[in-house]
Amino acid sequence: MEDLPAKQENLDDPPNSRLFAVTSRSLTEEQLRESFAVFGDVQGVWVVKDKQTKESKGISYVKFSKSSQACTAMEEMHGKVLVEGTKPIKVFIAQSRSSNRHRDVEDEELTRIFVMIPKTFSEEDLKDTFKEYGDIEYCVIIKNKFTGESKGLGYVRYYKPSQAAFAIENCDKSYRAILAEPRSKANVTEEYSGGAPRGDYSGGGGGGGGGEEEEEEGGVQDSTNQYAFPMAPEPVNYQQIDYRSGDFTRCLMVSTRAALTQEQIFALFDLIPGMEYCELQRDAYGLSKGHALIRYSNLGSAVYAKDKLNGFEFPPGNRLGVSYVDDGEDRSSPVGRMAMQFVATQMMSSAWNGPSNNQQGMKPPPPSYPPVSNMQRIQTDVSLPPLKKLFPPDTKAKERLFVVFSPSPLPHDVLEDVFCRFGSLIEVHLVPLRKVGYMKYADKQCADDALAALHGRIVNGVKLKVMLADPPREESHKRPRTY
DNA sequence: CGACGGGACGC
DNA sequence: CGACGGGACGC
Repeated sequence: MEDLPAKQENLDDPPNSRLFAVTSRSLTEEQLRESFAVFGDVQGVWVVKDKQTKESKGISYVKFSKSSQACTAMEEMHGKVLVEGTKPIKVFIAQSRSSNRHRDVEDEELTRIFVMIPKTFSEEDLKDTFKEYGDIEYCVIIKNKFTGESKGLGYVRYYKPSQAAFAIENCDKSYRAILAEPRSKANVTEEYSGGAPRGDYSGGGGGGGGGEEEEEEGGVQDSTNQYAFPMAPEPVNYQQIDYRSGDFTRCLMVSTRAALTQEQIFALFDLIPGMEYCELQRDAYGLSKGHALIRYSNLGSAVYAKDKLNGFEFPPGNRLGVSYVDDGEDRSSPVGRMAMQFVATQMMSSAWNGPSNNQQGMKPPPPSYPPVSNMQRIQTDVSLPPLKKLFPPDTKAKERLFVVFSPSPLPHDVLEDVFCRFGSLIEVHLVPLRKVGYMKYADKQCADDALAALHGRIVNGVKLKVMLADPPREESHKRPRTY
């Protein structure tokens, strides 16, 4: 594209982050950029021109850094008249460059996600988990037809592509959310054959199968594009900042299906101190498009506002979706990092055990205490330390314990309750249909403590053998390891 | 004794 | 109708 510096840019990365626009031939790259920049980080704009005459062919491409930005821009800009007297523009997600299809990419292909979920999840649980990213048309869990038991896989259909993109980008990585393939039975997956790098539909933006978005050589040094800088991937072995993979910013976007007024949205977000900008997005007729942009003077307010208002019902029955919007700030500075760390630490307390949207109260975040709910659930001959918080699921494990249960395995939640108490527990993994499990710890000493305290002990009538786990089997070549 | 990171929908 | 250019990392 016109302002992309010399770097590898043949693939659409992340997938579905590039727009294809049909416009008046008079529309310039500058006009396009100006119109689309409000929706996110525009990495490039390119108006296709005739080789000889150099005249525009009325076709353009706009590359965003995120699929959600591209989708939002598409939803907002499709059908708009950018210059008085010219035809309304058409905007679609661009076909991947490797694709030969000439059909438009339809919303149908962009609004349904495919996720991996605990087998215990009901469709209600699924909906509750993913409603924070947008209005859900329906949720389905894939079940065994005979036994009715969940296969641990589900589909979530949103109304808008941007909502699906937000879900993929921001939901917990453990859900492995990707765009669902359309329902057609002929599943032509020739993209996986050979060594084809990254098919456009194989991953979804950053959340799915692709692993972390680590910085790539070349992309970071580009001083003409300050937005291209992802959060510095520091090796943090505790309390990972970015537990939901979205960057924190001072800017928020709220989406609503019900028509809200500027005043209503202002009043709502003004409940959190520090709001310095609030604007409802309107169409050419001054009608609300169901989106508003809000900016706070500081990161903490924005994070808190997102935490509290995302999924908030206003008016009752209408759930608001609140997401971060890239504000182009340099978050690589030490100060910025510290601010985020601080804020993230405060958020952790509400983030651990389930959704954090408590509908009551706009008070500042309370200090974090471990959950104290189920006191008498554990019967054991061990004197257990108090509960401690889990570490984020994507924390690097420094030690794993291998646990054998006799005569039968303990439930997942009981194990979490017991094994978290020595600190730094990342996750409990029970091997299906077996009487063994793994406990991932971020800190070796914590794991050793747990081993020492629990080996040979009896919990709820189940005897535990606890030992250090053998190193994991070699990863498949499907997915590069993040660490 | 007891070993593990995976993915698809009855229209 | 409306689908893909220009330029070339360099330690």
